Amino acid sequence: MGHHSCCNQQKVKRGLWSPEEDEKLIRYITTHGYGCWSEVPEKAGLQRCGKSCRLRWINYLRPDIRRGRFTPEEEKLIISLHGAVGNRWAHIASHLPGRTDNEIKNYWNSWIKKKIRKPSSSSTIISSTQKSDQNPQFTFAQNQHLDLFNQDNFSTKSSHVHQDTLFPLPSSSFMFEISPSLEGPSIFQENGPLSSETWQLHRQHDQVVQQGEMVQYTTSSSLTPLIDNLDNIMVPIEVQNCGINVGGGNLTTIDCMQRNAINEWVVETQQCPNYFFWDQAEGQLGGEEIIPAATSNLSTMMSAFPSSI
DNA sequence: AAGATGTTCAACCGCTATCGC
DNA sequence: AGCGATAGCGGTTGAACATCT
Repeated sequence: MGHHSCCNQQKVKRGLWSPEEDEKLIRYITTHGYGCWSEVPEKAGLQRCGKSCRLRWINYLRPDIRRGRFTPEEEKLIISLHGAVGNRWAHIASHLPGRTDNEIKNYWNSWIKKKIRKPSSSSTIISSTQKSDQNPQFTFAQNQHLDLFNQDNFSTKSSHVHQDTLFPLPSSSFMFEISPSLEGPSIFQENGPLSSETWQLHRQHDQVVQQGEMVQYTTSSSLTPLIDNLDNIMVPIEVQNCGINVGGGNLTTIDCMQRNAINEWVVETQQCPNYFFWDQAEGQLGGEEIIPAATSNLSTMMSAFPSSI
């Protein structure tokens, strides 16, 4: 006893993999594939449990694995996605070809620790234009956000909204990655991918945001994206730092991203809608008027959401 | 020089979701 | 429907390595 249930063979090796073990696993998988991981160790001649083999293959040995430091683009994408979905590492990894959830998780955790230990000199939002790119992570997040991340505001497992889904702090920023590798703004990725050939994000006055361009939206005070299980997303955004003032600089208007009839993403300025959320059934960003018809989860969000903008 | 402390990251653990019967 | 097996996920651990004192 004391061993994991999958490791109940007589001799099960644990710990780091030796090059010989790696070779055995690679040779077996490349010639036979893996139908059932529990059968792999015996057939490959390894004194490991199937679970360990699976992990070793997925996180280290598979041929399409990508190694080395994260690029600034990857870092930005991780930050953006983490802002959208929280600690859902596998989901985040699915947007970074060749990267594993484990690697991203490790990166994120060590990054958080590092930043927490170094108190920032500023407690306010730093605009993307004020900060150099030599420290890519700082183009988005400040210590405030790290606190937020640490509090795990976006629940990683629940399928419903918690009260603590809300950001408790007065301001936050939020970034949309407009990446060629994505089929649309990443936050909306889960809600029905767009045709990768046709999507475009338009700013007001039909100014097209190029693929690969990073657009940072900073939410106004108390306004933060709220996400439950990715079926519903509330995105009150005020556009700042993107070079174009679409929001009018006050809180009587708010910008939201919407998909138009021809599957383009459009930033629209609207008058004082209190809430937006992604209505999966309708396939569009909804306003406050349809929230009452939504789930009780959304009601939870709404009740906790600032009542005035 | 060497022990203490910090960092990284591969691997493990426990849990849930899914599958197949 | 129920149940055991398996896959997959995210939190955590701890060995190896790096840096500090």
